[in-house]
Amino acid sequence: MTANTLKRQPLYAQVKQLLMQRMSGGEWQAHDALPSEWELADELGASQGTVRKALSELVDAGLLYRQQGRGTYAAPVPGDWGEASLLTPGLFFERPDELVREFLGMSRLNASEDIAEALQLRRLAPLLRIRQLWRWHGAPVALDDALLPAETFDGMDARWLRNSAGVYATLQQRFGVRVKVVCEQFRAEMLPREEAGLLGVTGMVADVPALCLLRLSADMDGRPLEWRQRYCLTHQLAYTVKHG
Amino acid sequence: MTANTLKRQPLYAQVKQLLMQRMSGGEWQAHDALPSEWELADELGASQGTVRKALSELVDAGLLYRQQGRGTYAAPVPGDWGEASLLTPGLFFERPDELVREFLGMSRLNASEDIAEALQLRRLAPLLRIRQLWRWHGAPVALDDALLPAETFDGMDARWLRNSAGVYATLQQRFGVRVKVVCEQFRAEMLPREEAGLLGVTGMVADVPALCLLRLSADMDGRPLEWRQRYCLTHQLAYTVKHG
DNA sequence: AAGTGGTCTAGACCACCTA
DNA sequence: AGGTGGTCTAGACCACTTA
Repeated sequence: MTANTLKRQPLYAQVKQLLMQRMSGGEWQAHDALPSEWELADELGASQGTVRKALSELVDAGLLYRQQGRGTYAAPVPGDWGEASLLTPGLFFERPDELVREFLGMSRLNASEDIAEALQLRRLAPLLRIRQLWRWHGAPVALDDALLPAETFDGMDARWLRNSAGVYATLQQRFGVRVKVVCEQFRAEMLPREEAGLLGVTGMVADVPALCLLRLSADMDGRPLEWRQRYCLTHQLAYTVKHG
Repeated sequence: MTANTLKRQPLYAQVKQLLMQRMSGGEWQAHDALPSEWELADELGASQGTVRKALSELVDAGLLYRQQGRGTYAAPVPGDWGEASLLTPGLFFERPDELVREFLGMSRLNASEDIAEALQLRRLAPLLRIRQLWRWHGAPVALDDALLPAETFDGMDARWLRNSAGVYATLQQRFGVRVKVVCEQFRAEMLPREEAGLLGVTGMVADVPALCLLRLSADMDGRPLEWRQRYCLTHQLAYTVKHG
């Protein structure tokens, strides 16, 4: 508590910031133990209670988890589905089947007006578009476009994306950026032609309703980072979201 | 801290429970000020910090809100849409137009197997079905069925529902029960005939995709209380959920 | 037995609001 | 000036895990 208090910002918030920086720097990998609350308190010149408050907020944010009597650990990076999964309609407590991810490609485009505004970019700002397909027991069930500000993620390599657990995992590993979902929109739409092709809906069947998801994500400080658009086929599996 | 500690349950949790009971009893209406942290601490024989922790959890749960320098207040009951609203697709930061609620009726039925399991009831347990229609600028946009355990809400009166802000508001006012959403499922479906009629989708148009929402809600202790099924027309407005 | 997270206290000060 | 929420500390004890 001695010196560098910039004031205007409570001590626990400074501790939290500092820990987030050290985590971004890769100091602790998933499931690594952090120093104990007392060690951190010593090291940072704060009391155990203050360190504890900072850690608690990081636990709430999903960056850490605790085990009584054991320690505090770095949480694994969430996947591209976050708190959502595909489940049998009506059964909320089923264990979700793991979806298989397929990286389809990365391309560049310019932001539309809506997207530029949502991501707080200028009109026509360059974006990276990352396209992924999700399969369930081999059958395509969802198609993803993640749109990221190209300048923020300059140097993004398609090979990183091909061999990873998803977009969020890559952002964390390669850029030290942890992302959280800000808000989501849902609509029911007839599946557009291009998406129908990629999802393997072809032939005479023609008109299939699809769940259309729009998601806005931000970094831990609230700066918008990602606009995602996802088409889900929900005639077999329902898009399920668990709440706090 | 003197006497009635049942142990096995930390003091702040007991304080929280006690405050929840007093709120259910109607001791404070929406926007009423609670006693100050110090008064509560005195009254309950705990320290200010302990009371503060209990209050903080209730704030997180949405039952209270705080204003620095002023006090702690009872939060208004959330509406049937919770953190969700209908917005123009792609615009996340729009202010939502208020939806107009229309109570369509209350009936009784027996639980299907799925619903009985989700609500932790026996098979064929009696349920109340409360049907509501939501209009936007006069046009129907959503249709709701709320299914409640009939035995828990014995004495429910349709007149209460007609003149209220919704199902959750009625449960709070008449039964002292505060509800929170546990999880939600989304699907895209072709609008079934009966629902199409109630939503005013008629004539030759025929095949309209609808967003189908399934929601499981519980009381503050986690006991399941409500199964809700909602059909939304999303060709104009998207179902928008804001996160933590 | 030692180490860790989890709870609780008493007292102090600060920042903000109302009067 | 007085009241309220918001932060911080030092010290204590408990419950759980590991060795």
